[in-house]
Amino acid sequence: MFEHEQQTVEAKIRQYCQQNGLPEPQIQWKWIPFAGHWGISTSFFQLAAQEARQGKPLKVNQRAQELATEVARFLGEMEGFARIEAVNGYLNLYFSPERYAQRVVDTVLEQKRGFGRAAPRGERVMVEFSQPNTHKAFHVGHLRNVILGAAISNILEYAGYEVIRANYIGDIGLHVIKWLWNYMTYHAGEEPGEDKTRWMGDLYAEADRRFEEDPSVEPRVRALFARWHQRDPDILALWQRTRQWSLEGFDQIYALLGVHFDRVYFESEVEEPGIRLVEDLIRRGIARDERPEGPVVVPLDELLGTKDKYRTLVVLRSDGTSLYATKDLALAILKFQEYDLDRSIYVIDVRQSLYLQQIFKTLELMGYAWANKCYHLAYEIVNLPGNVTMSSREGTVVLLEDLVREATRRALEIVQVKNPELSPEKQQAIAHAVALGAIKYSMLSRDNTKIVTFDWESALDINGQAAPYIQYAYVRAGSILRKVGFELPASVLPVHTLTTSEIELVDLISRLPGEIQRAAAEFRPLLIANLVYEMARVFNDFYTQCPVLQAEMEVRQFRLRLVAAARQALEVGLALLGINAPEAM
RNA sequence: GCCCCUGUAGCUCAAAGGAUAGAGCAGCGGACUUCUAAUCCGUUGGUUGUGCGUUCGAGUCGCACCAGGGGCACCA
Repeated sequence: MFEHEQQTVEAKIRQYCQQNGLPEPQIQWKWIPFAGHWGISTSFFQLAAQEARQGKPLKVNQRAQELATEVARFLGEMEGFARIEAVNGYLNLYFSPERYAQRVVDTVLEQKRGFGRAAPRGERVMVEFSQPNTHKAFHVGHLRNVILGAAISNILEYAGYEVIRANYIGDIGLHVIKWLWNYMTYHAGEEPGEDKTRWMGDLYAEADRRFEEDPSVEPRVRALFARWHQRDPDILALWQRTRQWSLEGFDQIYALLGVHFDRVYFESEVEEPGIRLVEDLIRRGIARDERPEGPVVVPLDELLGTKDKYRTLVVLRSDGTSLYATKDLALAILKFQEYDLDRSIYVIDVRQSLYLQQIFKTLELMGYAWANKCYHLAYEIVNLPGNVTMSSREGTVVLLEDLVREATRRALEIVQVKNPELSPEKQQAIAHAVALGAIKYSMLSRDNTKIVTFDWESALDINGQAAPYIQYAYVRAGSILRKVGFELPASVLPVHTLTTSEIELVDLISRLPGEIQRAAAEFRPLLIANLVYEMARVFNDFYTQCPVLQAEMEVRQFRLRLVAAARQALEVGLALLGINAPEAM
């Protein structure tokens, strides 16, 4: 937001260096790190060190301070900066806060929801996430993926990319056949109730239990699998009907979470192409056919001359049936055919890192130049206390529905106390926004590489650094504006001396566009989660310290606009994380 | 055995190679006649796992070690 100012100063620093026979400086700007001070800062240690390396006898720290002092003198008075100082080798340029506060506030209010959105880059990126299995449950372990994928998609979109949100649904495989066998044998004719996914999941758990406990079940399931492969019309029809129940259940979940997809792929649609592709791999000598004794493999280390790095990828079972890899290879190609992507992102947990590297490497060996555009966005899994992995087989799962219901129930209790005058529908809507916000924020406010340990207490904790805190700041801003009917005065240059919290607030708001870029480049929603929390914290500080409606006219004019800008920035930041901002709490 | 991730306050986590390592929770003590107290203010708490190195400067980069987790041929 201050690129112009930076460039102006940068040009003058370069000019100074040239005139004084100094090396070309590498200038990096940072925000002045002192609370309540707003401006940009750079240091001269690098330049001093460069001089030292050229053989000049000098102490780097001392020289850096000398340079900073001289540059500060060279810059003299500069338009837009209240103060320029040289401290400890740093050059600090303090903004004239009033002038820039007006600019930031005006920009936000002008751009509204578009604040922070960069110009289109002309690059298309696909984000594949969620990847649920039909005929199975949807638990909290799956939730992190959806929340992360959705947030990354939003952030990339705001950063200027054209984003295609893709889902890849596991609708075939042994787990489905197990389910069908169990259904045909014990539940024929039954239909799911309201909560379709739970019902499907319960039946899967039952099927799996029978499969594990009774050895006579496996051959029967295998026989059914064979019928499926032979395209037995009865089995296909049942598969399609039951699959549809799962898909409708997923739609319920995605609606609950507020996510959507632009393209939904199915394993079943890439199985045939995948098997044909393997034949091609064998013909081209990329894959080795060890059937019938062994499977079809791509010996990556052998082909690439590496050792213990890419290992061996199995691409087809010895019985000729497909594996995940069979389908993933075909899917990758289909994605690029359909969309001519500039980037293809796979949001999948970290345990599949090697596997995905194998897929990407195989695509490269096949000669696809775009193979290096595939990127595995790895994240750590959600565990239960005691490092217990969530597994529907083990029964160690927390179902999404249960989490959301309990979180909503607790939020509703508070809403009913806080806002008894609101209609039950509105109370419910607020509770829903708060509950989902809390769940989402807790997963997005830690780095992708960190394991999330799920426990009910902290998952439902809505105090402290959590979404409700941020939502509450948004609500407070709204309740001030409501008093003036959301009518804002025209742009004003503040005439009063801005308080620390006002300056900090404007400062933080102005950082949003830059943080969106960084979050997109690093695939880290955490950066947005942190910034939006900071904004809320400083807003609450401002709220308690700075009267708005009671302030004298000029102050009030500016503060009203600042409140509106803060509210808008909070809304954008929360929206990037997939979190709704309620009007009341 | 090889590879990847993690290690920061009692707990959960932050921290563009940069200035005094910050938040929340928990603990203790305060503030509602006010624009909503789901808030705010104060306070306690650190050898950033260990060692060596690179650098003007290391929680951050490199190497070695320690501890925990994960992955490595027909699961997904």
